[in-house]
Amino acid sequence: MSTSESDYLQHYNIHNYDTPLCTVDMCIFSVLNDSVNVLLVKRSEHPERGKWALPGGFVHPEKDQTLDDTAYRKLFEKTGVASPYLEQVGTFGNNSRDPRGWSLTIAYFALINSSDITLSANESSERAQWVPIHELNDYCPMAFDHLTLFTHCYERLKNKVQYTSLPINLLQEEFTLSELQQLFEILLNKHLDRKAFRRRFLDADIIEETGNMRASHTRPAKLYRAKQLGAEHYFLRSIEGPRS
Amino acid sequence: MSTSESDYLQHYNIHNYDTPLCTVDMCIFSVLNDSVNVLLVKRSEHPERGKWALPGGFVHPEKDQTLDDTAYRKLFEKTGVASPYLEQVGTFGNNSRDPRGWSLTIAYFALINSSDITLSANESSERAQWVPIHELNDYCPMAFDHLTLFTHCYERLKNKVQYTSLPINLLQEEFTLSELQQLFEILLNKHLDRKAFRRRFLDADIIEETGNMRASHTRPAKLYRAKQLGAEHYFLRSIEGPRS
DNA sequence: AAGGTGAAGTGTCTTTGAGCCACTTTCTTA
DNA sequence: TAAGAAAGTGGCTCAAAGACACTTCACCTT
Repeated sequence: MSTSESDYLQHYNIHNYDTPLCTVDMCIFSVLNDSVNVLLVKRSEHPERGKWALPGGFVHPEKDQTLDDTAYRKLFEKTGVASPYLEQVGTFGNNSRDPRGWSLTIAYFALINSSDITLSANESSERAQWVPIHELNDYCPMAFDHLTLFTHCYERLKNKVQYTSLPINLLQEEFTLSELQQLFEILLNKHLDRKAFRRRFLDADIIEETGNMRASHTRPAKLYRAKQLGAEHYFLRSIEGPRS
Repeated sequence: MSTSESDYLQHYNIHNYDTPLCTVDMCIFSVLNDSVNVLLVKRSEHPERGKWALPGGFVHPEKDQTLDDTAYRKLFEKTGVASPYLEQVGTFGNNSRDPRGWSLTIAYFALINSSDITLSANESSERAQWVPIHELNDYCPMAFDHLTLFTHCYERLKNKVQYTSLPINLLQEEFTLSELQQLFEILLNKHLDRKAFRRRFLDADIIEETGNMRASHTRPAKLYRAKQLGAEHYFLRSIEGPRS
């Protein structure tokens, strides 16, 4: 016996089926005094109360039209930042990561520059805190499998540093080439040659001079901006780093 | 008033919350007579009955321990293939892609070589069929947003061709360098130089001679195999293609 | 049996973009 | 006004890509 599609839909009830928990977790990176930081919150509710976690929460079918909406909502609730670089890293689902049952989380990473952040502990009352990634050990064990999520996001970031211009989004709109190079050196954890680094970015035609200069106690440096905000350029060759 | 975590869990019931539908969809690629094919099924059930779709289905909390289990299960049900190259591409969720409600799907792509496939129309009675990429138009409109899922998967595949050895997994265990080059040319849709291509793969030390030869009506070609099955090598430089 | 055909496989030059490193420039501060 | 130090440049080497002609090898034709 065959029914029509509208008939079928009328009798469909999602609550008749066993279905996973769906959450979104955010790995929000920023650079603060020469090191890469990630935003963590201390959980104020069960489960895993008291442990540090990546900010995140349930996909909310009424609030969010799309999955990216969920991610942007979470990001905004925690940082007040409206439009950063946001990228989906992967989805992690199994029956053991959450004591409430079969659970699935979509991990995103965001890059924001520290200048436009206002950490809001207001919205959800959880305490948010920037943690330099080399101090992450002090915040373990983390809630759920959030250390794994973090690791995947951080690996993705480090990989992309090798062959894209992505980290530009971690700096403020105006930046010097030396600042950009320092950032890459922090992310790659290796020293880069100044000439090669400048050539790479200038030849790629993805940044332009703003006309302004950054003053300092030595020679002032030209300021640049990305030609396209939020864009990422794929270089044909990876950064290799020192040969010796 | 504070409760313990076990108290909290005892009273937790997922069916009290509004939650998305969770599915996994597979973009299964293979090479058949010199073109890239993707496996489609004709839907035999509501919704979208009669339309072509990527094989997939609900995440099944009882059957599957992990999300990857779901993907492998679906792949095996459709193709009988046990361990191919499998990669998660992305998760797509919104309130409009499925008429049953807020729905979320995790898209995977798989690369399998056509030799060890036995298309099973048995398990789930849907008809499965290989469709050459360039004929995909004839199978549109596809069910749900599956054309979008396909496009993302295919783009990912084409991108990876530029800087990884991934497509090796689309060929049979033994292959000639010319066959591999042909495959790359199909995927990139450009002509590649023979010498440069051979150098790239031989210098990378990721394939080895099997000792056998592929006979033909001209000079026989050496057969190679991947040193590590299912591995993908990241080259430092991308394939550029013709200069002129 | 001998020469033609055509894909497999090689030799070697050019080009591109990376690393290296010394040199020059331009500002502040002593 | 000289010293110091970071910004910025010139010009080399090196690795790996593209170009392209040349050689090799088996089959096929006559």
